[in-house]
Amino acid sequence: MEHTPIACSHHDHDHCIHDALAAARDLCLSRGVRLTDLRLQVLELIWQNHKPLGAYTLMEMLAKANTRRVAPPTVYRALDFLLEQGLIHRINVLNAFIGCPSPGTKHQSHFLICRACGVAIELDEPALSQQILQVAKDTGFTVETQALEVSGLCGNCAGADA
Amino acid sequence: MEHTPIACSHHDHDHCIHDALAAARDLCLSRGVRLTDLRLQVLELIWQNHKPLGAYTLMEMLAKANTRRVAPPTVYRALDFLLEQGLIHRINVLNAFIGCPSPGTKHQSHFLICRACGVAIELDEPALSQQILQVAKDTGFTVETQALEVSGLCGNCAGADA
DNA sequence: AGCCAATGGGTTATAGAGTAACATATCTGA
DNA sequence: TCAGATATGTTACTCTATAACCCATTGGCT
Repeated sequence: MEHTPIACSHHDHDHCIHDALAAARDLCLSRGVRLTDLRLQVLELIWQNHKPLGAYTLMEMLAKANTRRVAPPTVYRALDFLLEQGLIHRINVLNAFIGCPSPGTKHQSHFLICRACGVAIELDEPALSQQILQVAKDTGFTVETQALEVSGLCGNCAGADA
Repeated sequence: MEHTPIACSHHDHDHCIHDALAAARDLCLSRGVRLTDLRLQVLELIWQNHKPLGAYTLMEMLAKANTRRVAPPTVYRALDFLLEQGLIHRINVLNAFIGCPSPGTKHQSHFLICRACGVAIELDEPALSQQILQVAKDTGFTVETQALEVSGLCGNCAGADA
């Protein structure tokens, strides 16, 4: 049983972006928090593709995109907001950020990260989260967040080697 | 079924250190790599307790310990060596390093990290590694490294709250 | 022994990631 | 419309990590 993740396949990425931004608007509206221009623009840039982006890359993109030059704190504040709202995840091993395809649903941060193409595939495996919780519980540990970052080669890139 | 991890209990820590250093010496000898004074000293400092240490903290400790002032590259080279030999792990979410209690045995980097006391408990759960491998395989992903960093409260600190 | 190639470590400078502190602007609701 | 809260701009700085270059030590080898 092998299914290629959408992030690794040719797909209508405009659709990804559109859905993500719509979901973000809905969520923020329902929560009474403000998805400002800046925050929306940062989220949109992060969704340009399925590769995690660093904060400084994002700053450059903002500068190029519309002659808007922002300093680090501005970007980090936008990122903090998006993180708090669950609209993006942080990939620790890369010091980078990536859009969350299912904000609103409570879930953990589990990723497969391809070292060749840079794509990060978010996993949705409640059974895995559950097992991690169980292991922690067995040692008397109270879990607050889980960060699973699996590095290697995605299906496309592994195939390219052969 | 709940067993307090050794890192969270009062224990003869000299024993931890001694064992870790002995294991490191054996491993390096058998592999024909050089565990130099500097590398040994860094490893020893990392083993002072069960809390991950940052590279710059380590530098200060080196300076205090024996008036040996080292610049960042020196510490990072030692850390790189220890990482390569599997003698320490890197905790991405903390930008810090911690001793590995079972170098030599091939295993993944799975940790429970207490935000209160700072202790990081290394898990040894082959079943968990296996399940992660399986999930990755199902999406056609070839795993090279796994990094699981679970944050929360260890048994001691959770108890202290109540 | 004496040489030399390889490895390890020292030094300086700089890149990359993130935050503190304070000023200004913009929204929102009474 | 005014006041308080929220959001953004600005400057300066801290922390983390690496590049580039040079010197010292080590461990074979003849």
